[in-house]
Amino acid sequence: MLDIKYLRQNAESIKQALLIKGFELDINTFNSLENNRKSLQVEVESLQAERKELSSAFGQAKAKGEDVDELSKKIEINSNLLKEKEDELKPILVNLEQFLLEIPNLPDPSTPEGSSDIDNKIIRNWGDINKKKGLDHLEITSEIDTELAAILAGSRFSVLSGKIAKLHRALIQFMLDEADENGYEEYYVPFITNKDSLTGTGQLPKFEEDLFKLTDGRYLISTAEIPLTNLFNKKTIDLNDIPIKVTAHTPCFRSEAGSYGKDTRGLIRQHQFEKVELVQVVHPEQSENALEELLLNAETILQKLNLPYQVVQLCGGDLGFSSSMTFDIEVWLPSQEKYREISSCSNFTDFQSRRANIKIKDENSKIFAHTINGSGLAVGRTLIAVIENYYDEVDKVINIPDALKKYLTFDTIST
RNA sequence: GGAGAGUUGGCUGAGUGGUCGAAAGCGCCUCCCUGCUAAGGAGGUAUAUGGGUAACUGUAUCGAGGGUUCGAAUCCCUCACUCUCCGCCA
Repeated sequence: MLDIKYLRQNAESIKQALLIKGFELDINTFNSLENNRKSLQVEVESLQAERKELSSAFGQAKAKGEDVDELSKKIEINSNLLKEKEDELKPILVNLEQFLLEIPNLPDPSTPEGSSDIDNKIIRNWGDINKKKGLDHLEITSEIDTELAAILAGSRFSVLSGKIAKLHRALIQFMLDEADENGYEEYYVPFITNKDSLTGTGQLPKFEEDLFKLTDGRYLISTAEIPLTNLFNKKTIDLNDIPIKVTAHTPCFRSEAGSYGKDTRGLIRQHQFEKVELVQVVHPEQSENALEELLLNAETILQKLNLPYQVVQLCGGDLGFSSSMTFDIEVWLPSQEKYREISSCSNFTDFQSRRANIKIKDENSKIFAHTINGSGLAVGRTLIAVIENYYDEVDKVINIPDALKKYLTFDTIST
C-alpha cells in the first residue's frame, strides 16, 4: 500500500511512475473520494464532539434533577444528523481503502521500460551452457508421471517415485542447509492462510483468482512468502533484531488461471510444487543491499549445483504488483534451449509492511520496515534442471551433482 | 464435538453505565538531590488519524464486528483467539 499522504501530494508523479508498470492511476476518482472524505469526516467529527458535550450536559442536568426536555431535543437533532453523515462517510472510507489496496507498489527508478519479459535486462550470467539441444525431463525418466497424477487429481500435477523422488527430497534438504548457512532461521508454517495475511503480502484483493480457495473462506498458500512475512504482521520489531532472516520449505499451490496452454508439459508449471523461500525484514536503508545479498544466496545454490544461469532485472511490465524491484534467476534448460525462471528475488520496500503493519522501533520513532524475499529455490524446476543438465546421453544415466551426494546413497540414476 | 473462564496501555493489573484514554505499580525519559554506585524527590511517558503554515486542536481506539442507551471498557448479540475440564484423535 502506498502512503496516502504521499499520494495526496504527489498524485501526478505517482501516476507517471506507475505507467511503467502498465497501471493507470485514476486521479479523478481518488480526488473525488478524498474530497468527500475530508468534508464528511470534518462534519462527523464535529458532530461527535457536540454529542459528547450534550451527553455530559444531559448527565449533569439529570443528576441535579433539572429539566432536560430542551436538551433532549438538541440531542435528537444531533443524533439524526450524525447518523446521516456517518452513513454517507462509511462507504466512502471503504471505497478509499479498496482503491488504495489495488494500487501497485512504485517501481524502483532503475526499472527498465518494457511490457513483457522480452524487455527484461540481463544483468549477468554464470556457467557454461551446452549448446546442443537435450532431451526433456519426461523423456529422460519415467519416475516423473504426469499421466498418473492426472488420474489422481487432474492436469498440472505430478507423481514422483523412486530415486527421482529421493533426489527431489535431497534438493529440499540441500537448499534448507544453504539457507541455514547464510543465517536464515528455519520455520515450519501453515500451508493454509487467511484473508488478512494475503492482503498483507498483496495477493488480495486483486489476485484471488490465482489462489485455491477453501470452503471455509481461507486459501492454500501460493508461496511461503505469505506465512513467513506475516510472522511479523502487526509486530513492532526492535532495531537490535534487524535484519530478520527467515526461511521455510513449503508446498505452493497455484490455480494457474489464465495460463491455459502454457507450459503444459512436465513439471514446469504445476498446481502444486515445493519451494524453499527466503525472507528478510530490514531497515529501509538496508533494503537495497539486502536484496543483493538474498539474490546472491539464491545464486550460490545454482553455483554449487553447477547449473548455468542468468540473472535478469524485470522490466516495468513484468514487475509484480507488490514489488519495487525484482531480479529473476533463470536456469538453463537444454530441452528448451532457454533460460527459465527458477527464482524471483524482490524488494517490496514498505509496500507489504504498510499493509501488514510491520514496524521497526527506531531510537525514538516507529518506521515501516522493508521486506525482501526470493526463492531459494523453486524445487520442481531445480529438479528439472538437474535431470536435464546432468543427463549423460551415452550412458543413459542422470549423474548426481557433487553437492547433493551427501544426501543420497547413489551417484547416478539409470534411466 | 460438549461445559466453563478469560482477552484492558511496553509489562503487571484496577475499573460493572457519565467527571475514563483509562487508577496503581513496574519499566522508560527529563530534571533535582547525593562527590561514584545505590537510595530519595519532581515532572513526563499509548497508537492511529483529521483540521491548521504553526502554536494548537478534534476524533477514534479497553480482542474484532454489530446492538441497546442521551451517554458503553462497563449491558446484550455474533465472531476470533487463549486457558481449564470432558469426549475424540495422529
